[in-house]
Amino acid sequence: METNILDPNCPSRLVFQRIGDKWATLVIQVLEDGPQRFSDLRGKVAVITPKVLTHTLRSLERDGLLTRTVFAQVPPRVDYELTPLGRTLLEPLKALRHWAEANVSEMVLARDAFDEAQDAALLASSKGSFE
Amino acid sequence: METNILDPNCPSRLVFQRIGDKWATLVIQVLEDGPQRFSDLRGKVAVITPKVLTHTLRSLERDGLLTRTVFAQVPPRVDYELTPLGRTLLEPLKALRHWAEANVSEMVLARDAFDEAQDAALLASSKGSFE
DNA sequence: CAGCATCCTCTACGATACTG
DNA sequence: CAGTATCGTAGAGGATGCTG
Repeated sequence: METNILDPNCPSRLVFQRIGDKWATLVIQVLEDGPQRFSDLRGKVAVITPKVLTHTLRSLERDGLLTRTVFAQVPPRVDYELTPLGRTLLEPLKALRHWAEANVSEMVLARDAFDEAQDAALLASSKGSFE
Repeated sequence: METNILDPNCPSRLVFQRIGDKWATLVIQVLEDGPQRFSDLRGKVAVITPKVLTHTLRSLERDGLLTRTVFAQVPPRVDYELTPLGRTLLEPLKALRHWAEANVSEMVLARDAFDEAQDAALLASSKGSFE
């Protein structure tokens, strides 16, 4: 079976959609060290609101990347844990994070330079417009 | 310098934001084989509108991941090409794509199962509500 | 050819408040 | 503790048409 990421119908795009989620990748990486409670996650993934955390967790559960375990006790306790499938995502994610840590500074520099050039061009094109 | 992806101020998050872009990763991967013209990209990355393609390209250029070269001729010709920095992103991206190709089917299966269970639960909770 | 302008929709994300 | 409910916003993405 041919999987072509360029085909709009290719399910592989689902993965990039999930990775694209601002919070999903962070949650996954926090869960690397083992099961975590809702409040643990909420504390470690700064700064996420409970609504968004819930939504993120549900999506990841739906995709089979983590499990949700409810303990019948008071006060309630819910554990979230990566599934084997979820754990396999850790590797490529880590590669991405390492790239990020190594290269963001260069990216930010490029960004600043670009914006500056942009401003200069804008200023030049409007020179004399104030007087 | 400490880079912590969990810190909301950590610039590393910028990378995940860029990766998260629905189109950016696709464009980068298409550019692996060398410079491409606007219309080339438009044709290969199905199905992207010119507006969105332009926006994506600009963002990537701003971040120093690709260069934009205008040829002064008629009809106009503009080439987009990955920078060395952009090319280094290819590796982690490929890792992600391979993960996707290998595991999406399992993800989709999990998703279907989850949705089915959800439906069943919903149906059960509303049993008798119609009569 | 390589785009820009305009209008529109949809949803991710956030702030705040409340509950079993 | 682990959420849900409600309201609100910004921006991503799309459809269509026009231009140097």
